[in-house]
Amino acid sequence: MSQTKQVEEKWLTKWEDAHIFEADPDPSKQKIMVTFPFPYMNGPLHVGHAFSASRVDVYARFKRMQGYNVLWPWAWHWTGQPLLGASQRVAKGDQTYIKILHEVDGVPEEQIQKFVDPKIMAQYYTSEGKKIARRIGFSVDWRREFTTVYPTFQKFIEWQYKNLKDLGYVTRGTHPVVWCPKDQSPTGDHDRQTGEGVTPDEYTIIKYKLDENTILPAATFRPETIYGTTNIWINPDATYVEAKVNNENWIISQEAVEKLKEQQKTITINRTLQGKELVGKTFENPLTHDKLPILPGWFVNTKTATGIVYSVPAHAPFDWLALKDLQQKPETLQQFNINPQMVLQIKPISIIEIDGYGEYPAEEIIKQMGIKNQHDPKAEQATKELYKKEYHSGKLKPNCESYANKSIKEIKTQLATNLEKLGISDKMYDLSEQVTCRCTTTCIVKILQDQWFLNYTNPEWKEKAKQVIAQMKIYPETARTNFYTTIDWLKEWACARTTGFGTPLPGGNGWIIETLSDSTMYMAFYTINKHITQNNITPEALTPQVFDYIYHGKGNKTQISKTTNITTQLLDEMRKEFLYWYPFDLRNSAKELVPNHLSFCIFHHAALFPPQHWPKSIGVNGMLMVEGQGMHKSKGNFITLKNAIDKYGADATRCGLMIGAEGMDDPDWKAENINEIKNKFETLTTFATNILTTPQQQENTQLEHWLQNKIQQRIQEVTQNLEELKTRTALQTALFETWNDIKWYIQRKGNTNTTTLTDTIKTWIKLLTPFAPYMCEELWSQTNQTNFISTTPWPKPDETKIDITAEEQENLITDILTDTQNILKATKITPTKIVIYTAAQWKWQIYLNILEKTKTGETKISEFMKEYTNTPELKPHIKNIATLIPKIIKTTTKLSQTRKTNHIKIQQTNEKQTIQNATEFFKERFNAEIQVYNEEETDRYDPKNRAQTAIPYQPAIYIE
RNA sequence: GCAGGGGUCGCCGAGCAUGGCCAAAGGCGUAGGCUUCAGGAGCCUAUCCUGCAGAGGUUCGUGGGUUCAAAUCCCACCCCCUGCACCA
Repeated sequence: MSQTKQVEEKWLTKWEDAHIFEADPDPSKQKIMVTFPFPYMNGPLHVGHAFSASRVDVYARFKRMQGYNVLWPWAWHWTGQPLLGASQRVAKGDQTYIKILHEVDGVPEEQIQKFVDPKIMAQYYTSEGKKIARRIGFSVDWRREFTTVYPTFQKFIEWQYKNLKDLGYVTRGTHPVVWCPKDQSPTGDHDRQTGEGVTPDEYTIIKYKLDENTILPAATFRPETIYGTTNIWINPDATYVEAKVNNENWIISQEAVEKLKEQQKTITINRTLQGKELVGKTFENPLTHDKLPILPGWFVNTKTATGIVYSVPAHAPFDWLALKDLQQKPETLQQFNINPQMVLQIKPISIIEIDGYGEYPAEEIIKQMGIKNQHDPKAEQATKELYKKEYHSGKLKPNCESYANKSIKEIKTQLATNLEKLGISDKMYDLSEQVTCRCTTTCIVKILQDQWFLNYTNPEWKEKAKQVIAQMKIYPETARTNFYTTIDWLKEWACARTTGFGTPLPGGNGWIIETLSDSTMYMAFYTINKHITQNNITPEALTPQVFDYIYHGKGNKTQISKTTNITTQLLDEMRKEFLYWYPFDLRNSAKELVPNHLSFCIFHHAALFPPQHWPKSIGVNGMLMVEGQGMHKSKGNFITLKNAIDKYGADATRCGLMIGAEGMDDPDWKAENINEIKNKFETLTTFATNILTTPQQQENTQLEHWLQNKIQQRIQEVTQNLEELKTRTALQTALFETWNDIKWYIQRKGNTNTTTLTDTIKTWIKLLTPFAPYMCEELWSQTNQTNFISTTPWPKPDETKIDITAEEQENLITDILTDTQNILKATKITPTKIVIYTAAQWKWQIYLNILEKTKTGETKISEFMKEYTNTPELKPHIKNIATLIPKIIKTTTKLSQTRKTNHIKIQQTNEKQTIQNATEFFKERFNAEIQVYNEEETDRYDPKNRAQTAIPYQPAIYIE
């Protein structure tokens, strides 16, 4: 076993034996409850889960060290269809799938066979998942664990839905879905062979009249164009049927029959006919009562909608092209006994006005784009473009009667409704592209009846949900708008299905609450599930009254106790536990859950809980990429969390993920980088161990002050970033920046170990504990501490250790270092002797004076000169001062505001002393003799007379 | 189409809200040196261009603009990513 693994196992056992992550209410401590959306158990935990969950764990561990009573519960999602589907694939002997289970998920052969039972499959992944969640070091209170098929949990969901129903938020209605006629079930994206992302399009059907009794239902997306109708197109070579459709006589394409049957239409076919039978006849526009001709259109696709198309040549490029085409082919028309003269006389009817176009926009766009005929692929593009323009900026013309002068955008829906009221239109759904089910059947649209919905359209509910968001913290803040737009955009959500695991909808006649709808409030269940399991409370005992009492404080506990056999004491304890933990303080997940799960969570809390129990904050993060690509089992880049931990260890896996990204950016998992972190941790362990186990000396020089000062800054930075869930910045600072500070100190100090260094290392590993808990425990144990670092107080910045003088003195050293290197680079000389000259006493007076004045904006050189000429002690230097002033002004403008302030605060320091203290360091660095003089020393070595160029914080340098 | 997020010096990625501390943090990679039996790892140094004195020049998707001053502000354009519903 690797050493990393040994260390992990050791500390995991110790933590669990000491129960340090089990949290019970403690009124003396402030609480923090953090949560992570429970993972779906149709597969193993992967590094994507680990990314989101690690952020939660880092925050939990950080807050725990800060002294909060932290609860971090976990559960497993079993509800829904995919688990069943997966199990069925095994049952069918799907070898591709079985191979994936074996090779990617790492499921043993004999185990896979048992997966024909979906429960066994889910149970397997759940127990494996738990092992891994423990190994990665998540500081979870496992006493609250459950799966969504626990009967006790289902009682909670029943209570939730009973309440939602009482509030009127659960409604029934119809809903169009993509449907597989063979499977007799909705075909979601995951079940499709082709047509991913295709959704039902709603067409308006205009009921043109062939005669008194017969209707030609023509489908359109643009019902307003009914006013511009000039003719109907029928494909002469296609097969149509005459059928009784809901008591009306319709002529539709043969293909339309099956579709309409699934859309609340009863259809009896009377006869079949060829399209050409209709061509040449006339029909009536039901709105304008115009009598118009039916013309042959071979472009009409009978697979789309009703197979009947009406023509609006003024605004539809295809119609224009087809009409012009026919007008030039009298012989074709004669074949259908149509008078060519009549067709020539058809005038497009212009009904829409748009800027930049005249009478016939269709004609104009055709000419602009140089489209030759209806078979030109650009015609499609022209259509789209014109539709878009007319929709967004088009206005209806006076010939559109009461809709005249109205913009299409604002009138469209109303116009469609009005037509329907007049009985001259209907609705139909169809798919814009071919959708094929996994079973190879072509899908259609079905209108599901008696669907159960969560009515997110309800304006009061929306308003309340917005209030929940308004009082929440969102990390990162930029995600807040996403939530608001989601709330506005959500409409009725079909919340039940007929198959899969889950909780039956109360009074739902066999409908089961679907997976996204049963996982909105369960964080409240965590607070009491501990008591339910510990006291073996049966599902039967968990009546709505029990939950009412616990969550709403409603009802009489003595009464409830009598009917349920739950003691009043236990009822109170559960109520107390809920009140202590709730609301949750943080819920963190990937951004893809914003438009659904996270927003649902907000809606449901808004509905069922009072403001004091509304969520405190939500964190959102990016989607994990693997080597630059989305992670997919089929792509072969799927990384299970188990594999990652086995290979890199828990700490490196956690930190590799955390260093990847924060905010909404997508982190990229690169094996090379994770390995690098693993190596870094090995080095860090040796590095820190060496220091921690070496005897120290008490020293108190400028360098110690500098290091102490620096570490205070780092504590401050890491703390602040963690507060805002900026895990990447926090880890970067804690790991690399702090390490660099320590390395610099050691470089400057040489081989002496000091108490300051040791103390700094201790602080350092505390800062790293939320990220790499195992490594830090191990290092902590080497400091002869008997407690866990995981429960050690988080460091706080110590004001008394902030030392700007030490910082500026060290800045002086680094400035000299870079300047010298710069000179060496430019001159390409190998130094034998480096001489450093610090500025004269009188220069300080001027330097500080100028700094003070430039701060307020005064930079007139003449003013300065005047002032200094009148200062007796400066007068002797006045010649030099003239050249010095512009130089100082120039250097100070380059200084940061903080450093300027610091320089003023510090006033003068003994630069010569500071540099002399670093002589050894410079000597070693440049392998040259180092001399330091003050400009005012007369016996200085200064062959080139450089010393006079020295100014405070910028000593002169001479190199031989 | 609708909505949201982005394009920074080889790569990843800070910075952009509050314009000047920015040739632009940090990590990776690369090069040189040290250490090591060797491999790996580690440590140190360098890493836009130019420069015989601590300097100058050209960069932050493209093109304009505002300003003494723009990676940062404004306008236009190009490109990339994610979600869009019955599904976790």
